[in-house]
Amino acid sequence: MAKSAPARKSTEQAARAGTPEKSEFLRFLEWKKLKRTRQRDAVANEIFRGRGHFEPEEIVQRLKKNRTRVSRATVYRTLELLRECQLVEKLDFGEAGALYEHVHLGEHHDHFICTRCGKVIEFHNADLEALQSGICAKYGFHDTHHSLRIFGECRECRGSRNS
Amino acid sequence: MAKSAPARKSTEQAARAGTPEKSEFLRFLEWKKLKRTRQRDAVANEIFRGRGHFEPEEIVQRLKKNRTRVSRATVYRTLELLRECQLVEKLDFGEAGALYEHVHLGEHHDHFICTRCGKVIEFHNADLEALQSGICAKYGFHDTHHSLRIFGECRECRGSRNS
DNA sequence: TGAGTTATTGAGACTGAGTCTTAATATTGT
DNA sequence: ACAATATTAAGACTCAGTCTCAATAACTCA
Repeated sequence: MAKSAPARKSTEQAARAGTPEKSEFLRFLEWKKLKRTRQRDAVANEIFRGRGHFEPEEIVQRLKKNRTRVSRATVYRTLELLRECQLVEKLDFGEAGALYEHVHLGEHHDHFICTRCGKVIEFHNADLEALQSGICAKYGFHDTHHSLRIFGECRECRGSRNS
Repeated sequence: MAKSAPARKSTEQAARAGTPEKSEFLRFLEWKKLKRTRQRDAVANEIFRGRGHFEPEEIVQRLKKNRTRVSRATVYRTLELLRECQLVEKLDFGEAGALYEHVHLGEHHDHFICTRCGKVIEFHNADLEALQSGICAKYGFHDTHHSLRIFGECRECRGSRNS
């Protein structure tokens, strides 16, 4: 039949994974006893390359341009895995539809969403995080992650308000 | 026993509207020069009767049981109006799909969402609100509304963790 | 290494929430 | 009540996302 594929060593994989996020993902696959496939690699690379928010369909298209064919179903399946290991987060900015975002390791931020121009601004505030932790403790709730979205008008839109 | 109230048509509508939310809605319709219809009334009543979260389809079904036929399209259209006048809010609790919730006038709260049992717990914290306002001010952002969702495990699920 | 075992994939059928279209109907101002 | 106009019902339609299942690729271990 066909020729045999080259052999690989699992420990070596994470070492030459590129970004820390990527090796985190590989560790996750190993831990879950899931296979490292061409497609999962491609999707993860594509996502970790970008920095902003993205839609699943966008990833499908970007991969297609790169001559890397990965089916839509697989993109969604991989996205789900990335979500499981917290490397990707699903957001929901109202009208804009469902977006995902690449979570940089150890960072967390919240969002302002301008309802006039659609801009999404990230911010982080330690006091806020601390206060939230306190509230969780008070309610006996064990916080794994959270999402704060503040909707309104950004500085620019407020300034030039004349429509 | 005679009533002393004079009969002013439009004002009267709001007066016997039932809930304050309902009369708020009627005022909104009047203000927008929209017609008060059997269907809009039915949808609003159905929503203001309940107190928790609901899905659009649920409203369609509840109305059908009440022998009040309102088409799905109309339910969505009315929901949109209720959203415009801030009487209803669209939420997004991850896996659970899009939900709406009846906003009680003047109240605001955030949500814990238990990722184990799916329970949604409401909470309110004034310090949190104040801190958020401060952050908005700092960024020159004009906050119209916001949404904080904290995901994790509720007290009960933490206690009986055995699955 | 290579055969066997099992997970993964691709393609497209399918689902379900939500939107749109249009003729028919209800509401409003006069 | 009438005319003008907004609203509605029904179902076709859209689109994101899921599911199915036969084909394929990755890992295991002899």
